[in-house]
Amino acid sequence: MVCLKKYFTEGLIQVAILLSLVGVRVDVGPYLHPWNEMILGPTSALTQTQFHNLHNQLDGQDLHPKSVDLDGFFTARRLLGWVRSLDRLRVPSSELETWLVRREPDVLVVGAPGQPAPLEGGAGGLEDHVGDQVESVMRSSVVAGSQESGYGPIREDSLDTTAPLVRRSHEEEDEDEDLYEEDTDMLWQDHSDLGHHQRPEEGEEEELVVDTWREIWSDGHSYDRANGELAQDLSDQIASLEAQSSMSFQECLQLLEDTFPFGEETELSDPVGVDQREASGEDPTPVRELLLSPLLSHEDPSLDLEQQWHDILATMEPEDMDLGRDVIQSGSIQSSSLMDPVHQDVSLHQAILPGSSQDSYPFNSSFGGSVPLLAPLSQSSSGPDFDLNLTFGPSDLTDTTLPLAPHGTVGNPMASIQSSLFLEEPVLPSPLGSLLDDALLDEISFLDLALEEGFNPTQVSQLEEELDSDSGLSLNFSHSPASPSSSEASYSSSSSSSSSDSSVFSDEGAVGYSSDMEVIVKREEGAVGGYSPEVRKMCSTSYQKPGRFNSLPWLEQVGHDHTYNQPRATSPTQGKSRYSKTYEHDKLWGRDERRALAMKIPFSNDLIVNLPVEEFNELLTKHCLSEAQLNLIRDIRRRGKNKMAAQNCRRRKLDVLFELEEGVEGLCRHKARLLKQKAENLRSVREMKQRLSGLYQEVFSRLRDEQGRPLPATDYTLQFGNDGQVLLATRNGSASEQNHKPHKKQKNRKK
DNA sequence: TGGCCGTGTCATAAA
DNA sequence: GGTTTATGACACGGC
Repeated sequence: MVCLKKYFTEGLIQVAILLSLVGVRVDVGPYLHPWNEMILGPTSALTQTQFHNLHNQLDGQDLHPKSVDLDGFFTARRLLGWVRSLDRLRVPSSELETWLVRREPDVLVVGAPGQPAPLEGGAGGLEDHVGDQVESVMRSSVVAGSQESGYGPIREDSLDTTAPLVRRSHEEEDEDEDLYEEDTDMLWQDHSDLGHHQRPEEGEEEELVVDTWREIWSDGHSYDRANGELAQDLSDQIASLEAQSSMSFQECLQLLEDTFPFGEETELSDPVGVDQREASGEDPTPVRELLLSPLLSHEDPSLDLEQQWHDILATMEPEDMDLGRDVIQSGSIQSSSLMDPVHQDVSLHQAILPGSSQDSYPFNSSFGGSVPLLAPLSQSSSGPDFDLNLTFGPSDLTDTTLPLAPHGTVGNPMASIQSSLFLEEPVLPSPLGSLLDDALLDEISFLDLALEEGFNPTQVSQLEEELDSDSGLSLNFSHSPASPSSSEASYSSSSSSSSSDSSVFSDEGAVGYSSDMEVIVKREEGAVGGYSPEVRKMCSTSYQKPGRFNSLPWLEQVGHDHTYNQPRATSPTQGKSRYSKTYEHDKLWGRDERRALAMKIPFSNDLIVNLPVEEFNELLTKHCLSEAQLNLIRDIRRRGKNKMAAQNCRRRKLDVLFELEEGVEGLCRHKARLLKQKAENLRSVREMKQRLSGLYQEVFSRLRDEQGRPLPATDYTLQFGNDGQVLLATRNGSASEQNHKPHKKQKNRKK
C-alpha cells in the first residue's frame, strides 16, 4: 500500500510538472493537503519541519532513518516542492518590489535627459532614490517575511491553511490568471502594510505590467546616463531575451507599441503623459528601441510560462541569466545548476538563522529549508527564488544544521551517517569532514592515551564503547573545561602535559587542554582503582559536576590561552619551548609524584591539587595519614596551585606587554598620521600664501592713480582691514586714505 | 661558557 | 585564621 501511494503520488506530480511546463496552469493547492497528509502527516503543514527534527517526523511516520523508503520519501517531497514552485512565478524580490514602489505617482517621475528627476529631495537623483527605495522595500519585505514566513513556498501554505490575510476576494484561481499576476498580487499583499499602494484593480493590471517594463528600462537607462555601464547590460539582456524568446525583438516591440504605446522616458512613469503623447501622435522615442516585453503580451496566450521565465531572466544579472537559462533549457526545473555551490553558499546564511521561515514549509527538509525572503539580503537580488529554494543542498544541511544540534554532535559519526542518508548524491566535501576527522583523531588519541596510561583492556573497551555509543556526549564533555577557573583549566593543561601523557597532548597546545581534563579524570579513575570509594566518589563529583564545569564551556576554552609562554607569532623557539616545557613538567612533576609514592600517598597529585578545599579536607580526614604525609600533601597542593598561579601571572604579564606593544604601535601610527596631516597643512598654507601673493599682485597692478597711471609698488602697499576692506597705504608709513575701497567688489566695479 | 629563556618554587601580600 | 591568588625573586636546566 505504501508503494502504491508513493508511485501514485509521484505519477501525479510528474504529470503536474509536465502540464505546468507546457503552460497549463496546475493548481495543486486543493490537492496538497491530502498529499501532505499522506506523506507528511496531518499536521505537517503546521509543524516546524526542521532538519534536525526530521528524525521525529520519521518516527511519527514509521520511517526509520535507515529505511530504504527514505529515498522515495524525499523524492516525493522534492517533487511536490517543484510543483509548488511551478504555480508561482518568483522574481527577485528587490527588483520587482522596486517597480511597485516606483509606481507611486507622487514619488516616481523619471527625469528626461538634462532634467533633474523631481524626486524627493530633488538633488538626490534617481540612483539614490531608487537605491533607497530598493533598500527600504527590501527591509520591509524581510520584516514581512519574518512575520508571515514570507511568500514563496511558504506563502501558499499559510494561505491555504492558516493565513487568510488580505488576499483579494476575486483572485480565487481564475482560469486565465497568469503567474505574473499572482505574484504581483502577492507583492501587493506583502506590501500592503507599507502604505504604498492598494492592489490595482483588474483594469489597472495591464498598466501595471507596462509600468513594470518601463521601470526596467528607465532604471537601466537612468543608470546608463549616470555611469554608462548598465546600458550595455540592458542591451545584452535584450539580445539574450531575443535569442531565447520565440518572439523576435521587433515583434515584441511591435506588440508592445500596438498594445501600450508610450513615449519618452519622461512619461514612462506618468500614464497621463503617455496618453497625452499618444494622443498627440508624437513619435515614440528611443524607449521603444530598448524597451520590450513579451511579458506584456499576457494577452497573447502563445507566450507561456517558459516565455515569461525568459522575460524575467532577461532582466536579471548576466550570471543569473545563465543559471536561469540552464534551468529553462534543461526542460525541467530540475537541473544540475540548481546544485550550484555558489547558491549553496547563499543558503548557508539562511540555514544559520534560527527559527527561520522554513518552519511552515512542509518540504523544506528535503531541500534543507530555505528562506526565500531572506535571499535578497545575502544574494542582492540576483537570482530567482526558486533557485535558492532548490539549491539548498544536503551538504549545506549537514554543515549548518549539525552544529546546531545539541550535545555537540558535530563530530558524531552517527550524525554523519544520518546526514548522508539524506544525500541523494555523493557527499560533497565540506567543513564537516574536517571536523569529523578531528573528532576521530581525538578519539584515536584518547584510546592511545588510555593504552599508554596502562588501562586494562576492559577499561579501554569501555572507553571505546563510550566513544562509539555517543561520541557527541564525549565531545561535549571534552569541550567543557573541567574547571571553573582559568587557573584550574590552565593547570589541567600543564599538569597533564607534565605526566606521561604529555607526548600525546602537550603538542595540542590550548586546543587539547580540554581533553586533558578528561584524561585526568580517566587517570584518576584508573589510578584510584585501588583507592577508597570516597576517593572515587570525589573524582567523579569534583571533575564531572556539570554545574561546576559547564558554565560557558566554549567561552572558557576561548578565553584560556595556555600558550602564554610562547610568542604570538611563530618563532624558532616554539618547538624548544614546548619540548622543554613538557620535559620539565614531566621531570619536576615526577619529583613530587615520586615523593608521594615514597610516602605512600593514596591520591594522585592531580586530585590533591584540583580538589576544592572542602572535599580536600574531607579527603584528608577520611584517611589515616601521618603528619609527614599530610605535610607533603599540603606542600604538593600549595606548589601545584602556586605553579598555576605563576603561569597565570606570567601570562598576564605577557598580555600586558603585548597590549603595551600594540598601544605603542598604535601611537606610532597616530603620530605618523599627525605628521602627515601637518605636512599637508603646511603645504596648504604655502599654496594659500602663494595664491594670496598672486592675488595681491593682480589687484595692485590694476590700481591706477588719478591720472590713470599704475601705482608704483615701491610707494604703495595694500593693507587688509579687519572689516574685510582693503586699504591702500604708502610705503613710508603714512597711511594714505586716497584709495579706500571695499575689497574685491569695488575693484571689480572699478574694472 | 655566558646569556637568554622557560619553568618551578618560595616568600609575601592581598582578597 | 585558613585558603586562594597574585607577584617578585631566585634557582635550575636547556639551548
